[in-house]
Amino acid sequence: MKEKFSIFTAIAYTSAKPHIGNTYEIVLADAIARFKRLLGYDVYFQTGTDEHGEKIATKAMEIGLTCQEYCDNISQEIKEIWDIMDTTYDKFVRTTDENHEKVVGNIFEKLLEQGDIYLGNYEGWYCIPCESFFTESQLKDGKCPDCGREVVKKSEEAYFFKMSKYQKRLEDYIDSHPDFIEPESRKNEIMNNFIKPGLLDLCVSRTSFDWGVKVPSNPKHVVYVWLDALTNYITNIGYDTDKTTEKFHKYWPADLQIIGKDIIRFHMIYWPIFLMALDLPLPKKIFGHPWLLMNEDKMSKSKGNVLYADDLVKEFGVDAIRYYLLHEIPYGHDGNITNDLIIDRINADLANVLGNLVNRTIAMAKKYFDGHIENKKEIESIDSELISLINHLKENITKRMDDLEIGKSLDEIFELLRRSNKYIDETMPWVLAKDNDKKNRLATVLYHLLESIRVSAIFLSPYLPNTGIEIKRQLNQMNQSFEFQENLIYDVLEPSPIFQRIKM
RNA sequence: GGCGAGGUGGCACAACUGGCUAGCGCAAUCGGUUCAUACCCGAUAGGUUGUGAGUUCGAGUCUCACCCUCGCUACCA
Repeated sequence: MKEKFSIFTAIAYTSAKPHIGNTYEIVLADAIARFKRLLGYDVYFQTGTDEHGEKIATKAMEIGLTCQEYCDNISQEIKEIWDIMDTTYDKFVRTTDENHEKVVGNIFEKLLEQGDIYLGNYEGWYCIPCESFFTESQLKDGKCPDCGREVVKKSEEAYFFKMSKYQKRLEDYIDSHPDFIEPESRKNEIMNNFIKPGLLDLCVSRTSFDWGVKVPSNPKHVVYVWLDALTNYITNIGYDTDKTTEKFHKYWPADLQIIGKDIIRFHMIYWPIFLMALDLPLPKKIFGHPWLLMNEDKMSKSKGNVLYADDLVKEFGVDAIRYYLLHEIPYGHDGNITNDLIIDRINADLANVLGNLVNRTIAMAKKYFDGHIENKKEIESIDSELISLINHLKENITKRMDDLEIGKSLDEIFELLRRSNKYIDETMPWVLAKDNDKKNRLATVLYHLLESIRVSAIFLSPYLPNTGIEIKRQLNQMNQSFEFQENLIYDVLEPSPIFQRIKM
C-alpha cells in the first residue's frame, strides 16, 4: 500500500481578493504535494476559504450583497486564482458548506457538555458608536482606535474555552515534539509571549453579529470564527463528534499544515488545544511560512503596492511566477518581489540556464543525428561527474524538501543544469562533429545530456509543471525513471525555446 | 518596556563546536568559443565581515559596551 501524505493550507479569508503574497502559500503547498505524488505517495491536499465573521458581514453590507452572495463571489475568485496557478488541491473547502457548519455546531456542543466551554461574561472596553469591543492594548491613548472617541467598560454574555486547562499539556507536547512548529524562531515567540506566561481563556462566541455558525443550544450566539475556521481541517475529511469515516482515519493527523506566519498563534495554541479537547491527534508538522514583500514593503491596498497573481501570470506565465515564488522566498524570513527581480530570475535561470541548455542540446541532436540518439557508450572520465550528479538528484532534492527548503531544492536541479551546460563546453560537440571517427563519442555526449535533461525535467515538474511537460514533449521521451538510464532511444522533436529572455 | 532574530563585496545569501589567501549565485569588467534564445564557457575585479574595546598563537565565529534593522507582544482575521 502507498504511504499517505496529507497536506493542508490555511483557508483564505474572503475579505478581499488575495494578492501574490497570499497566493504564495497555495503554490508552496502545491509544489510539496506534487513532489510527494511524484515519489509515489498517496497524497491528500486540501485548501479553501474561511467565510464567516464580522468583517465579511460588514463588507457584504457595504456592497449591498447578502453575506452568502458576497462569499460565493470571493470564494469563486480565490478558487480561480488557485487554478490559474495550476495548483492540484484535492478538495477546496468552504466554511459555509452545510456539513462543515453542522459539525462545527456539534463540536461546540460537545465541548460545552464536557465543560471545556462555559458561559461567562466578556468584559472589555466598548465603543458605543462603533459597536465594537477593544482590549486594553488595542486602545489608542485610552480611546477607540477606530474613531478616537471615549470607550466604556462593558460586559456581555459570552462562551469561553478553558485554555488554561490544557496549558501544561500543550507546553509538554511542544517541548517533546521539536519538529511540531517550524521555523523554530516562531515557536519561541509564541512560547515566550503566550504559553509560558499563562494562557487566558478564549472567548469563543459572539452576539454582536450573526454571520457565522449558530450555537445550537443558544442561537443568539455565533461560534467564534477561529473555532469555526480551524476545524475545517477535520470536518472536511469526515470527522463528526459521534462518528468518523475511514477517510478521516486515513488522512488525519495531517503530515503538514502550511500557514502564514501571521496566524501561527492560532495554529500553535488554539488548534492543538481544540484537538486535545476532542481527543484527536495533533498534526505532525505546522510550517509558518514567511511573507512576500513588495519592494521590501508589506503589500497593502492603501499603499497601492499590491501585485496580483493573475496579472503577473498574464505578463510572465504561470511557471515563471511559480519559479519566482518557490525559489526566492527563503525558509525563515520574508522574501522580496518586484518586476525587475522577476525578470532577473527569468533571464538568468529560466532562459539562460534551463531554456538554453534544452534548446542547444536538442538542436545539436537534430543537427548531427537528425534527432536520433542512442547511447554509444564511448565513455571518458569527464562523464562520471555528470552522471553521478544525475543519480544523486533525487536524494539531494528529497533532503531539501523534507527540510522545507524549497528554494534550495530547486537549486539542486539548477546545479545539474549548470553542470550540463558546462559539460557541453568541456566536451565541445561541435568539434567532435567535424571528425567522423568521433561520431560515437558525439552520440554518447549528447545521450548524457539528454538524460540529464530528462531527469531534470522530471524533478522540475512539481515546481514548474508546464515546463516539465514541454521539455518531455521536445525530448519525445516518456521514461519516468529517476536515475540515469543506459539504453534509452531518443528521437527528439524540433527544438523551440521554453523561456524567452525578457528585455529589461 | 519585555522576549527573540540579525547586521558579511551593487543585490540576495554561505562559512560545523574559533584555525589554512572569508565562499556561492545574480549583476559588473575582460577574454575565449560558437552547438544554442546577442551573456555559452573561462578569468578578473570588488568586503579593514555595523562601531569600539577585550580574550587568544589565531575571531565573521567567544566576552563587554554602543549603534542600527527586523519579528512577536491574545480574542480583526
